[in-house]
Amino acid sequence: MPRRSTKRYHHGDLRKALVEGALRLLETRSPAELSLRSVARLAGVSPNAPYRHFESKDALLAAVAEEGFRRLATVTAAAKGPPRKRLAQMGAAYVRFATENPRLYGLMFGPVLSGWERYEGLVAAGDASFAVVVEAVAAATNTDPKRASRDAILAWSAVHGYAMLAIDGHLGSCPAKELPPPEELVRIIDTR
Amino acid sequence: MPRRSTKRYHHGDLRKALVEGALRLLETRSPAELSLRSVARLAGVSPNAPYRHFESKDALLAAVAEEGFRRLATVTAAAKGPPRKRLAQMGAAYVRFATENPRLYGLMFGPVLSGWERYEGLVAAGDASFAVVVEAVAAATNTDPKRASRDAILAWSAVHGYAMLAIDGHLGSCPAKELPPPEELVRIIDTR
DNA sequence: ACCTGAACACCGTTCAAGT
DNA sequence: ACCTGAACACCGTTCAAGT
Repeated sequence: MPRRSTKRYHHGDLRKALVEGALRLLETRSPAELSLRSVARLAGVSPNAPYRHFESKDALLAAVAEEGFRRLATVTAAAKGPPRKRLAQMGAAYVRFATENPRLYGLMFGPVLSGWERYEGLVAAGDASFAVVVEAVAAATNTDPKRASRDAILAWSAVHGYAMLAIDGHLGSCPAKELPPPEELVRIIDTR
Repeated sequence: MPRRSTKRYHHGDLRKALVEGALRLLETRSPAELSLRSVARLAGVSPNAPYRHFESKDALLAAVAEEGFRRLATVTAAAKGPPRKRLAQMGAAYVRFATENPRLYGLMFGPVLSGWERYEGLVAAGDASFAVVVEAVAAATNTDPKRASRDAILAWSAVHGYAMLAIDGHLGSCPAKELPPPEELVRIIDTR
């Protein structure tokens, strides 16, 4: 019969606890401050216990970023309305996700995780979140797939750039009233 | 009469040597790999010699990023032609700078340098580089200054986002032929 | 199978001391 | 005024050992 004490030698689901702990730390601490040891401490395990579940710190960060892409895809896919309006709403939802989770978003796209190509789960989650944008752009412009893909890159660039500038505080000096609303970002695919 | 030996106790212009050394290291090493100690080693001084010239590692990185913004402003300001074409050229030159100096660009905008607002030289250089864009947008659209400023943010977002996606390799899976040329980014301010 | 403890090479930073 | 040397607390990672 298993001991029910709160401090057991075996954690139970340490992998999940580490990812969730890292996500919690990212709510208040910058990626640079997020050390593998601090995540282990938060989970109540020794400094190298994570190595039973992740081959390196980067592998843990990849799992965290992957969860970030899943959340982002959920948020953007939830945009409703007729195609043109839905796209604008999606852009706004995207920017909102980024500004509400600035450090997570920075981890997902920033130079913190350099070798992200090596983590296939992360690549798949990133592709899936991009697919949501491509689909919405295609629906809003009803053009051929190739053109839709190019337009999606333009739209994604605009939204991503706006989000990054906002997160890094480069838009902070402007009074909010003079900022273009994120919905305007889709103007990039308006002319044809 | 000063000793002409190559290894003198006093460096001469260590500050400049550190900034240039860091820029050199950024040509091949990621910002995460760029340690203060490695910059000191490259300059041939002890690990803490930099502290006579910079109060912290962040202060050195700020000086490096500042030089990056000066170079970026030089590159974008060099765009020629009639206003509309000049703006498109400027966008392309901007993206070229970012992709040719990916790690420097990442340092300038990424989350590596968290407290950049505290370095006024850096803020001034960043503002100056943005002013180039605002001026070009205003000339291309000849509208009121407030509108031009908002449009400049849109254009900057698109170009910045495209550059970031390209640097991080998120555009790498697309065949180059299907990528939108950077000149198209200015379409974001085309409709009115 | 999963975790701990001690150790290694590194890092940013500080302080006393050298020239 | 500018730099060195030794030290501190931290980090990612490894290896042997514990349960």
